[in-house]
Amino acid sequence: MVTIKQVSEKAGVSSATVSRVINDTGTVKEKTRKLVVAAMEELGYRHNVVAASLASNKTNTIGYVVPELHGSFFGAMMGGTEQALREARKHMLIATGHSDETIEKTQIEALLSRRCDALILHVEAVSDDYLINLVQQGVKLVVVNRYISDIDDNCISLDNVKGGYLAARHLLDIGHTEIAYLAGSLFKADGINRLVGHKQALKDADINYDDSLMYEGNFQAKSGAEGIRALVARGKPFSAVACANDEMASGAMNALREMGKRVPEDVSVIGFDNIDFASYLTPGLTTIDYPVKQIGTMAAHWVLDRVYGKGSHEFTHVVDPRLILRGTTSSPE
Amino acid sequence: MVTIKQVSEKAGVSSATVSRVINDTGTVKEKTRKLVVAAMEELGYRHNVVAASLASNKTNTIGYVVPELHGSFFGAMMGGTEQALREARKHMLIATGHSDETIEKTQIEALLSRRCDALILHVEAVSDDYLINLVQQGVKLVVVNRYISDIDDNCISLDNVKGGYLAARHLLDIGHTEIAYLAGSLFKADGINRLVGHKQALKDADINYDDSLMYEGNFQAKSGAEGIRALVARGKPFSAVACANDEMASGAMNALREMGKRVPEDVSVIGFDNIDFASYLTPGLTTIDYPVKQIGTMAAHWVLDRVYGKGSHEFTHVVDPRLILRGTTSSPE
DNA sequence: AATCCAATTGTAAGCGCTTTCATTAAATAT
DNA sequence: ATATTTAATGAAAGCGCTTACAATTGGATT
Repeated sequence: MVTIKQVSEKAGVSSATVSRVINDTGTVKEKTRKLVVAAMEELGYRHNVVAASLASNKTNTIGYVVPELHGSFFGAMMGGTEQALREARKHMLIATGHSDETIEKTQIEALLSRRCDALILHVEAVSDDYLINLVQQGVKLVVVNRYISDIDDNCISLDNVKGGYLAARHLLDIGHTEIAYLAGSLFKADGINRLVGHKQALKDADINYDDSLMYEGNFQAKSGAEGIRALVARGKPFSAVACANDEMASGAMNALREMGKRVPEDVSVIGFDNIDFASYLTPGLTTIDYPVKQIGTMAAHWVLDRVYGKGSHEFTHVVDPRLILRGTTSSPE
Repeated sequence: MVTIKQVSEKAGVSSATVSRVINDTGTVKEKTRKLVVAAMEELGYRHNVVAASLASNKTNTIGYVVPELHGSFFGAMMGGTEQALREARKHMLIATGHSDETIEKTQIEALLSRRCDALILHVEAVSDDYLINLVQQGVKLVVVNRYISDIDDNCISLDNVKGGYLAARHLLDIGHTEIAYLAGSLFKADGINRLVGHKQALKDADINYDDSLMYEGNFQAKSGAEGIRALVARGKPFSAVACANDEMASGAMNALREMGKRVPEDVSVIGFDNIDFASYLTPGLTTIDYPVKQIGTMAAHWVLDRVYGKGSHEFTHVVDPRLILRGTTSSPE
């Protein structure tokens, strides 16, 4: 491996000067710069970022922890981050936490050991206090899809309550009054908040929230289908069903059809997240857009601003969901 | 930041010994080990992997280049890799190439500068020669979803020809003879090979391949719908359509329905890839399973074996696709 | 021509670890 | 008890870079 030293000798300058032209820091005469560049090319020099990181105490690396890599959600988020970071020549070290406290902590610790300049965390099992503590220790981190008031400046999240509200509100607006709800896992903040918004919308419309029209699933398509069957079995009529996410909505649509009910003529369905496939369903799924990519971008901007002090990027802590109208909702007959 | 030196002083040993207990190398008496561990905990020591990497000339980091982060494909692949690597305590540095030659090269170069021990590359724009050259320079890398005969040991790919064959074969088996094909981009190897397999199956069944029943799309859902419309406009009848991937199949299904044709009663549809959503469609999409995750796992195994010499993992260079029967195909009426 | 200042460049001290080699302690053999 | 191995440790030389700080250079100033 050719080193900076060899380049400096070939170019007849000191290694400090070579370092200067590599990093474009300090002042170096154009003539010497060219000399150095030529020497680097001739020798096939490749900068050793590890050594540079050790010396400068900066890695230009952002650690990223997400629950899983599969599925389209986290890819979209990381994609937003990557795009913004790439322009700033930062790189991402990615790890998965599997929604397990021990694993999440291990991964965070590993990323810190690798001296990441900052962390972007989508963690679910670790406690608020643990994260607050990290911040207090001086760890630069941004928590996505989670709100912790003590470190609110470090958080970027979606307003899930508003999303739930928007969905129910749409159903109400087009005339539904008997609205079922297929909830996600209610031990997860997202699951709870979306339902909270739903209830609020009903309340604002003076419609009584009926627990027997609610079914708790787990965000998977299958639980959406099961939910519909359970709801129907309970015997309470409903003309529309709001779902905690698109997967569940998809499962619900299938179950409804199996029972001979048409969507949206007999039952309107609305999802949440607006995953890629929502538009591929027939009819296209009406849903609430979760701007995942935007959240990923925001996280990158936070890091660029706060950690690297690179100008002021567009930035917001709470991202707004919005209604995407497609074909699975219509006024009740 | 507390260093190994401080720990060694607190524990009353040399820094070499501390390094030994951290890395579990060499021999160290149980008693001193405990002493060191205690000192580390008391001081809140955090290993500096950057310094360790520089000294040992090993980063325990694998560089990963994929075209994009969004979508469910690469996430699934990286997920397979990550799972296998995590157990071996290796980490992944992820970069995107955007199917652009310059970007791909820049990213590879950046990962090499960061001294990744190995690279896993899903690159599309860079030439075979470029990759061959890297391997000859001694760069440890595995190319996924691409086959280059000169460095075949470094490649892991799916047998796309066989996949295309399997799909057409299924359609033939259940009695179809007028089979349309919605191709992906034909400047991509995957697009070509899947079509090649398709043609071969027809040939083996003594059925003439008719170019007017083929439409070249671009792997997107929209182009699937457009393809159906174009095919129908051409006036040649067909009772089944094989698609280059599930997205296109989904688009095709929607277009067929819009034209009043039922799937599979009027037209059978088969996809390719078996993305998550294939099973959510109604009816479930019959398709060819692309074992992406498995490919990701294989890539990890290659690295673990060849680069870190960690035992012998299960390993294969060409992964086999297989037919997934669901509801979009049936015998012609 | 002497002086001063800013622009360039060089010197050298780390950054925090790993690892070879030498040394010492402990264990086993004679 | 002494010689011989073997296990456990320490000393110290890097790994390849960055970055104060010092030194030099080359005008510009007076």
